[in-house]
Amino acid sequence: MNAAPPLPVPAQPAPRMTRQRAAVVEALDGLDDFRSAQQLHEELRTRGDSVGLATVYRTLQALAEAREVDVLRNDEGESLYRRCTRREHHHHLVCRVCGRTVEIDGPTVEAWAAKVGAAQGFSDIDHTVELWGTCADCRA
Amino acid sequence: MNAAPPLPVPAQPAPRMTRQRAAVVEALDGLDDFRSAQQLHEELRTRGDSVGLATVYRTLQALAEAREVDVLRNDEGESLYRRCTRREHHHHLVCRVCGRTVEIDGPTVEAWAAKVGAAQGFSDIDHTVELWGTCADCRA
DNA sequence: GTCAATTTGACAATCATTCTCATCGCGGCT
DNA sequence: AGCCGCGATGAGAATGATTGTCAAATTGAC
Ligand SMILES: [Zn+2]
Ligand SMILES: [Zn+2]
Ligand SMILES: [Zn+2]
Ligand SMILES: [Zn+2]
Repeated sequence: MNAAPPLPVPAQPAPRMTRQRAAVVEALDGLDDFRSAQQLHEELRTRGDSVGLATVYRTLQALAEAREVDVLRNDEGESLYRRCTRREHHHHLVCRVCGRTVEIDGPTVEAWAAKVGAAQGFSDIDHTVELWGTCADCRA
Repeated sequence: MNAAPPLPVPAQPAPRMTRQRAAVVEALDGLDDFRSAQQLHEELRTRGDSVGLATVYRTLQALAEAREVDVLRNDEGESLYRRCTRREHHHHLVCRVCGRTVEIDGPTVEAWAAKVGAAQGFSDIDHTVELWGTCADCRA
């Protein structure tokens, strides 16, 4: 049996390493909760690693597509990004007050979602699951 | 034991009944899947019950706050509205192709969400759960 | 180094949603 | 039925996040 053909699924050409991309990734690594593109842009400017706003948006999109960062939408519809610890599929529990984020593993929901979807005759089931709450430190 | 005090939680003054509000509700009743404010506005114009776009937005917001309609965000961030059958808390399974929607009851997730949140020391746990898939009629 | 292909960034353009404010009409009262 | 106060309406302007444009700057392979 020969080796598998070269690269059946190269998908994207692998992005170039630029100062800007490195700065965005570094900033994300330094933060611990979800941030918007605008906030990241500001953060970078403060650090002195200034990057154009459009570039911040493009970089975050690329990182998201490459599954390097997670994305979620706040209640105002803005996209928030975060570099998570685990790269596998997971969910989040976010403090609606301070933004503190906990990565959640949900074998229970995973199974539930697949089961319910199948029961209705749907295929390629995908799901959106996010948890919001007030963390211990933010109690009144 | 006396009757409970008059109205401890009147909240909102109850909106006035206007031709516009009635038209929006009627249109929603006639539809079966989630629609955006813009789509509703167009639908109304087609029906001849033309209503100003701003009014459509305001009415949908009010209906949503009154829990008369359900809201969810599509992947582009637009708000979609739907008049659901059950008024109690529930979730949805939406066909990503044709929009066909099924109301889902999820005692399993409800419990899971509360449990996970508490385990992390969070309180007032709230959750976002939506399922997406391809319905039987939309298979290739 | 050289050079083609990418990437960047200042700025314009989109586009859903919200705001403004003069006008309209619902509904409680007589 | 007529009166009236105030919420509701709508045309258009304003907002604000995100995307598009395109010339100039960089990257990475040879
Ligand atoms: Zn907190
Ligand atoms: Zn999951
Ligand atoms: Zn379908
Ligand atoms: Zn639920």
